[in-house]
Amino acid sequence: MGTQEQNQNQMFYPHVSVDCVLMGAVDDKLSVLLVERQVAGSEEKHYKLPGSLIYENEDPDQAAQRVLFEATGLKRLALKQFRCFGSPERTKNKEDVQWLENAAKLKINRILTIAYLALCKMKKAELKEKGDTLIWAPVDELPHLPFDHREIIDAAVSEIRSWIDAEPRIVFDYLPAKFTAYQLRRTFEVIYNKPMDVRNFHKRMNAMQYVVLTDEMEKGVSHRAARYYRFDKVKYNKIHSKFNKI
Amino acid sequence: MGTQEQNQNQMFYPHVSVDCVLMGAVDDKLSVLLVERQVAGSEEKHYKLPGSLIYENEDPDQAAQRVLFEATGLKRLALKQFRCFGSPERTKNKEDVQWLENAAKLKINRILTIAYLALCKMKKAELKEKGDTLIWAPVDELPHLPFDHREIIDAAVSEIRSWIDAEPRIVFDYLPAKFTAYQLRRTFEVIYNKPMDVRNFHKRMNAMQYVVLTDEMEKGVSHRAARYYRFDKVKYNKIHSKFNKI
DNA sequence: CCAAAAGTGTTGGCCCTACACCCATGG
DNA sequence: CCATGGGTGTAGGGCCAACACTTTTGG
Repeated sequence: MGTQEQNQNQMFYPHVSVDCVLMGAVDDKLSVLLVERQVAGSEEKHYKLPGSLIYENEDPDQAAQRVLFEATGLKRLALKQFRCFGSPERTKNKEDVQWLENAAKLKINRILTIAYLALCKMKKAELKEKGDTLIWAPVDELPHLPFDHREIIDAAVSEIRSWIDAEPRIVFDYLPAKFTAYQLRRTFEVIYNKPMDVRNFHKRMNAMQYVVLTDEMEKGVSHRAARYYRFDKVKYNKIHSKFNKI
Repeated sequence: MGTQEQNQNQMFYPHVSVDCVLMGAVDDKLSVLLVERQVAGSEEKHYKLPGSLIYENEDPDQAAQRVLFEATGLKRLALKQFRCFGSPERTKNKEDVQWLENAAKLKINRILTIAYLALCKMKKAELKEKGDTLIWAPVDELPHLPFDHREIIDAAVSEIRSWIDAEPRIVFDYLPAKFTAYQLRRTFEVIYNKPMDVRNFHKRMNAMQYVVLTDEMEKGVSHRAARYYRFDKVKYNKIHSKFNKI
C-alpha cells in the first residue's frame, strides 16, 4: 500500500454509503425513484436517492438490496454496482452535511458512496401505499437534489444502456411475466429515448430466442388483440452463459 | 439514508484504499504491474497490486494517480475507475490482514478498495531502475496474490476491452508518439488475445481518421521500412466529443 | 363502417471477414 | 539473391434501417 507509513496521521476512516438509482417508466418517461427527506426549517419537500450507510460486515451489494427493500418492499432485484463516487467535494455543501448529520445522528466529515442501478416495474400506484414519501421523477425533470445525486443519476442513465447491450435480460425485470410486443418496444424506446421501427423491432425480437410466444392474447381491447410473449430464462442462460463467450 | 438511526451502533468506518491494475505488453503477453511486499518469516517474494489507503481530503482518482506515480514515476495516466470491491470477505485471510497491519501500522478490520485500470508503455528495462521491487506478470501466469487481487485483475482484463471500444484513444497511451501499423496491430492483438488480419487491420486503421501518417520511416531495418503514424488528439476529440453522440 | 393498434417482407447500404501477391531493404 | 516483414484490393455475407399495407376487434 505504498508510502502510508509516512502519512499515518493523514489516514482516516471515511463513511461509506450505497445509493440506488431505481429506474422505471412513468407516464412514458424514464424516471427514477426518489425518497423524501426532512429539511429543518423548510416547508417544501426535498428528495434524494434512496441510500444508506453500510453496516459492519455488510457487503455493499447486500446494503443496496436492503435499501431498496426498505424503500419499496422489493427483494432480489438485479442490481448493478456502476461507480464509486468519492470526491471530498461531495460534502462541500454545508446544508447537505448538516441534514445528513441530523438524520444519521453522527458527525460526518466525508462520505464515499457506491452507486447501484436497477430497472423495476413498480407502478406509481403501488408506491402510494408507502405513504407518499416516495416519488418517481422523470430523469429530465429532476428536483433539486443533495450532494452529487444528480451527477449519479446522469451516470446511471448512460450506464443502463450499455448494461442492457451486454445483459438484455434486465429489461424483463421491468416487464410483467407476460407482455406484448408493444410493451417491450416501448420499454426500449423509453430507455434509449428514441422511437423504434415497429417491423424492425419485431425482427429484433424474433432474433431473441429467449422471447417466446405464449398461447394467450389480450382481451377486451378495442382493436386487434396482441399476443403475449414471455421471457424464457433457461434459453437465455444457455445463450448468454460465459462459457459461450470465450 | 434509510434507517440508520436504529442501527447507529452498527455504523462503522471502514478503511478505503485504491488499487491500480496497470497493463502493458511484455514479451508479447498482456501483463500487469505488481509490487513486491515483505512477508515476515518468508524467504520467497510476494507480490500485490500497487495500492494505497486514501488520505483525508484526497479524491480517490488522485490517490490512484499518486500510487502509480510513486511506483513508476509516471504522471497523468489515463486511469479509469472500474469497480469498488467491498465484500467483508476480502479480509478473511488472516495472513493478508496481518501483513497489511504490519505494513500500515494500523489495526485493520475491514477495507474497501476502489479499483482502477490503465494501459502503459513502460518497459521492463525502465522498471529495473526502481530497484527490482516491481515486476510485470502475464495475466495468465499470475503469482499468488493477497486479498482478492486476482479477481480484481480478471475484472480489469475484461473491462479494458469494453473501455477501448468506447474510448479508442487509450491504446495510444500504450504506444510511443510515432508508431508503425505493426505496433498498433500487435497492441490490439495482445489486448484482445487474438490474431488480426493484416489487410483488414490497415483498413480499420484508415477508418480511424485520428491516426495520421507522418513523413518519417523506420531506419536500419533489414526489410522494407515501415511508415510511422501518429495519434492526432485534436481530430480525435472532434470525432469523439460527447456533443456528437447525442 | 370506422377508429385503433397488430402484424408482416423486401431492398439497399455498410461493415466485417476471408483471402494472396508484389515491394523494399539489409545482409 | 534471398530472407524478412511492409503494404495493398476485392468479393460475399450478415446486420441494420427505411419503408406501406392488410388484419382484427370494439364501439
